[in-house]
Amino acid sequence: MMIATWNVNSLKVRLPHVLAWLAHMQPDVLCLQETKLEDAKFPLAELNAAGYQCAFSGQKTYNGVAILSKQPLQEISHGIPGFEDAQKRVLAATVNGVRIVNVYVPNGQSVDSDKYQYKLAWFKALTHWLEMELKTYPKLILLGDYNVAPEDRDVHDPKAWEGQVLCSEPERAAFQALIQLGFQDSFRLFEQPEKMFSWWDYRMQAFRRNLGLRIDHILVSAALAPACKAVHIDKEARKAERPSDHAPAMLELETT
DNA sequence: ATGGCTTCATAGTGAAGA
Repeated sequence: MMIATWNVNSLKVRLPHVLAWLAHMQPDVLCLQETKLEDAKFPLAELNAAGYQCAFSGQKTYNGVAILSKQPLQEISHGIPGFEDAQKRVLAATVNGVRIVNVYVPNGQSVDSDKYQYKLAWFKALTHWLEMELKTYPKLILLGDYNVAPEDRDVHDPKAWEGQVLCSEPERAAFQALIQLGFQDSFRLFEQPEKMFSWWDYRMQAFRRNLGLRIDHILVSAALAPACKAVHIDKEARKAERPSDHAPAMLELETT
């Protein structure tokens, strides 16, 4: 079973990329972030025709998440219970007995911004919720755009990024608080190439120069960790015409 | 260099992303 995540930075612009990627990779599940589409404008017919069922929670201009699955999506839930938020950033569903939680973590903008405080509060609410969710769903995958580079090796220039948003200690602590619930960063369960990132700025020819960060992650619960067979970031997708600034990350899971 | 690109909502530019 292959489960993937991809911040597409507008599903309207990126629908051809997504359809091509689905046809090529044939993932069982693909979680999308930053669809930037109201639900009425979600390209359901095209994705159904490609063989995928869809759950989606979107809004105009910003945010928006979706889960695409070859197998039926069950127990679909929106948002973080008890955390009032107009921003559509969380969508969960059960597929083949595995709980999938798709997240688009707030960016934070800068460490002195109100949005940074919102980001930390959001992380806290997410962590509290997942602590309970894990009891209900021991087999849980938490994946998406975390907007956090967990360690210096996830940053092309740790000195330049030290203390900056996406790399600051409170953000890294928030990421570790999730890990402390019993999750593993599946990417690090396997040997990986040096300087492998999942996002590169559109500016400064950052992708060509590999000036990136690894901020898109697939966390797996303890019960699922032994079933992980491989994790890969598909840099090829970043080379397309009019690409998203993020590359997809994918997990191969052994299912019985 | 507080920029650089890209998208969206707009019909000028400005916000936001990361």
